[in-house]
Amino acid sequence: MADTGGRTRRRGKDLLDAIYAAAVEEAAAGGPGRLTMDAIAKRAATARTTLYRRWSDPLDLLLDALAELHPVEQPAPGADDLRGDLIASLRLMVDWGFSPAGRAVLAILADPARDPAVVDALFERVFARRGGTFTQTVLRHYAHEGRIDPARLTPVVLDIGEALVAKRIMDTGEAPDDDYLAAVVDQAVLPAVGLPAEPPRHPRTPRRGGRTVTRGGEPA
Amino acid sequence: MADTGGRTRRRGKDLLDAIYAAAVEEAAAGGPGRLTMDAIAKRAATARTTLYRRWSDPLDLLLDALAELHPVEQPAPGADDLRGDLIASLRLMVDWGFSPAGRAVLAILADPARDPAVVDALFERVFARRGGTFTQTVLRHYAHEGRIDPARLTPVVLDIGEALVAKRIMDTGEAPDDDYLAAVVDQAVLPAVGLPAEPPRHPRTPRRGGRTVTRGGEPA
DNA sequence: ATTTTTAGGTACAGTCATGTATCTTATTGC
DNA sequence: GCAATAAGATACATGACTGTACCTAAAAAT
Repeated sequence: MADTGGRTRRRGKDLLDAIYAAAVEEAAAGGPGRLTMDAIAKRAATARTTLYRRWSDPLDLLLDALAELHPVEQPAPGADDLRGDLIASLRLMVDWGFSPAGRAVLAILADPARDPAVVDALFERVFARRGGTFTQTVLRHYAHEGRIDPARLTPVVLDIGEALVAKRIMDTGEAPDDDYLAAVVDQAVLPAVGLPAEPPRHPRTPRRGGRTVTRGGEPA
Repeated sequence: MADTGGRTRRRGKDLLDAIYAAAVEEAAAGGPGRLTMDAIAKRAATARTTLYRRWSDPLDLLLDALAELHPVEQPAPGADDLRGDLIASLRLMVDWGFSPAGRAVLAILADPARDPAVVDALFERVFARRGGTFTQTVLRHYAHEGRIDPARLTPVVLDIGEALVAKRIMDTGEAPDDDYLAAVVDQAVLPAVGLPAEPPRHPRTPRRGGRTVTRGGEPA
């Protein structure tokens, strides 16, 4: 009953957008393992036939869908607040990770049956030509301004913030709060780039929330 | 045709072991989303009926299977080599993560459709009463000996090594080599506990191998 | 206005997994 | 040896998804 402008049959971009949205939502909900043409068609309120005219299987469709999605917001490093900018960039990452697109991408990457070709396609088509990861953009900015030793910005160091946040999400299944992001920046990222962690506002460590598990670990 | 000692029908522990192994292998191969009673029964070469006598669904079975598995090997911190012990503990983690049990557990944790109750059960039954995570065991040991400031060992810091290794595995889908583990220890873990990173043997950063993606990121 | 394109819808045969029921028989406990 | 237990095997109705065929009618192109 939505206003379709008198039209009763979607076509072209309208239809594609509906299909893409349906595919991403399905993938985010059940992962690639449970993604079916049938479910996508139902969610998009179209006929399965329409899908088969363009794609041969659900994953193929999903990759097109992800490639069409709006890109992730980029961190915009501010004037003179390395710590604050790092926290903000991690917040962007968390927000993205909990969007349907983010969930779908994570599900593909974590799929034990993942096809390397699919992962490659994901990188080439979805992540093509972006500036860098979240904290990476910020760290490079401040290195360029001479406030960080560029030699410190190794691949490992550029990944520290993202890795800890990702693990936290895996462990708890929930979005970390700002206190946790601040702890990551203060206790892991800043020491790694050779800056003294700023004096902690509260001497307490971040609340533990759930449990802490390792990718191959157990409660701390 | 295996030597069954003249017996033709498995029963009790023999049968259970075969079923558990089959369940874990299936879960490791396809993730919880593709885990079915049918596939487990086929792989264990038993009748589906036999499974239904004990379990009501595949996940229930899988949790029992994981609980029965041999525990992960524990890091054994040596005399006086913090750096080496940290690297060794991360190596243990990698080995575990690529075992069928490790893959199955990761697949459960990463499943977008994961049931919190299942995750809780996993922690209670599989990870119950273990000393701690991999680098955690080592770090606590050296803190106890007074070589690390215990106040530094926050939950975030105890997770750094595991988080980076986990992310690396997610990104590349392969087991990191020792150079990478050493880089993690030198560039992230040791700085976070307030120790100067040891002089790097080679001034080069670890080889990049594949790409580096963030949990919500793109190539670096 | 007429033709072309393509979305919407129905139908169908095939495959796979689910639960349940039923029967036979190997193994175990007494 | 005999009875109880439980594994192995087969069958069946049900439901989900697949891939294809086929038809219709709406929207766009001419």
